[in-house]
Amino acid sequence: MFLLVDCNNFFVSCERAFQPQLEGRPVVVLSNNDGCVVARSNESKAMGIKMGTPFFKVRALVDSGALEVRSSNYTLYGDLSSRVMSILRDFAPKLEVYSIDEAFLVMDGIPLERLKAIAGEIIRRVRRWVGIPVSVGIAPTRTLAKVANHFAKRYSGYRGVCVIDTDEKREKALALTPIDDVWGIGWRNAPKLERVGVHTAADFTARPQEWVRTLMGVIGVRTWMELRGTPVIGEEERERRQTICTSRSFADMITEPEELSLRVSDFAAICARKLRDEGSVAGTIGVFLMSNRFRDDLEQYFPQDLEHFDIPTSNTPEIVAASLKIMKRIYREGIRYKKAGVIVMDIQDARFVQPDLFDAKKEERLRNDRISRIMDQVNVTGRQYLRLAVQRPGHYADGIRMEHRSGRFSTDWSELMEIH
DNA sequence: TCTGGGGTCCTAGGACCC
DNA sequence: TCTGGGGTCCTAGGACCC
Repeated sequence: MFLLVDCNNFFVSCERAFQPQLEGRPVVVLSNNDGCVVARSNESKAMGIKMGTPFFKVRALVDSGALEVRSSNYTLYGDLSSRVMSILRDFAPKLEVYSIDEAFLVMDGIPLERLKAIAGEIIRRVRRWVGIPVSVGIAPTRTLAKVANHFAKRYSGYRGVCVIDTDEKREKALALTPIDDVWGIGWRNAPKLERVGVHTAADFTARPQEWVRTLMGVIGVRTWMELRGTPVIGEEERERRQTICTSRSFADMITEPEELSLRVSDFAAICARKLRDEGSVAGTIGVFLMSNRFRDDLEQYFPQDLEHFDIPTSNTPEIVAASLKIMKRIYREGIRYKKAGVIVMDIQDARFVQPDLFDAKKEERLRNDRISRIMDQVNVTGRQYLRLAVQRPGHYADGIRMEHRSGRFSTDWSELMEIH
C-alpha cells in the first residue's frame, strides 16, 4: 500500500506557521515577481479565487482588507519542507519525496489498521512539530492514493485520512472523481475525454484498454491501470537531476543587450553553482529569451539555442561565457524582453568525467574550477558576494517585484525574534 | 500598468548506419 | 514501369506534474 502525505495549501500554511494572525483568514501567496496566485487558503478558494489568477485581478480585495497576500519565500518553504520530510522518514521503510509539499510512503506488508494509526500519528506530529496541516491518502497504487488524498482534503468527516482498500470503495471514489481531477490527466486530454462522454474516473476505467491507448498512448494506459488497482508507475530512482534551469521574468521589459547580458550571466552563474552543489557537471547549455506574450501589440520573439562543451563542466566562468555566446547569437534588436533563462543539460557525475587527451584548454579549465571553488567558499549563504564582473551587481532579487514578503523566519534570527 | 518557475517522460521524424 | 529491410541516435515539441 501507498500512503500519500500532502501538505494542505502548503505555501499558505508556511506563512501561517509564523504568522498565526493569518489563521482563519483568506490568504493567497504570489508567484515570483508578485505575478499571480500560486497558493490559496481554503477561505480564499471559497471566495472563488482560482489558481494562477494574475495578482492585479484580486488587488482590490487586498486593498479593501478582504484578502491577505504574501510574496513567495521559497527559502522558508524549502526549510519547512525538509522538516516535514524528516518526520515522515521516521514512519516509512521507503520515502519518495515527490514535490516540495508531498511524499509517498511505500508501506508493503503492514496491516491496514496499523497504516491508519500511522496516518493519524503523522498528521498530529507534523502539525505539532512544524505547524503544517497535512492530509493522507491510502491505496494500493500511487494514482489511487492521490484520489484518496483528494477526499481526505475535501471532506472534514475523514479527519485527514482516506483509505481506498476495497473494489467497492474504489468504484465509489472513481464515480465521484471528475476526470480532470485525476493525476496524469491534464488540460489537453481532459476536454478530449469529456467530448467522447468520459466525465469521471469511473467512465475512464470502464473503457477498453486499446481505446485508451489509441487516444492517449502508453501514459494514458498507465493511468488507466493504476485507477483499476494495478500499480505500474514506479518511482524513478535517480541520483541526480537531468536538467537544471534558472529563469526569471523581469519586473520591466528589457531591450538593451548590455542589461540582458547581466541577467543571463547571473542565471548561468546560478546554474553553475547548483551543479557544483550536487557534484555534477553539464555537457550542454541552453539559453532562451522571451518577449512579453501578453502584449499582442508588441512583436513576439521566443528564441533559444544550445552549445555543447568539449568537456562537461560546472565552473562559473566557462558556463557564463557560453551563455553569453548563445545570447549574443539569438539576441535581436528592437524586441522588448520580459523573461530569459539558462538551462544546463546532459548532467553527469563530476567524479567520472572523461578527459580529453588533446585538451588544449586544460590549464584554463582547472584554473576556472579553482576560481569557482573559492567563490563557493565565500558565497556560503547563497548570496553572491563574490561574482564575475559580467554578472549583475547587487542582490539577485533586484529587479524582481516582491512587495508582500513576510519575515525570513527560518534564516534570519532577528525576524523570528520580532514575532515573539 | 500588472500575468511564475522548475522539473519529468514520451513520441515522431530526421539523419545516419549496414 | 519497377526502387528493401532493419536498425540506432538525436532533437524538438507536446503533455504532464508541482
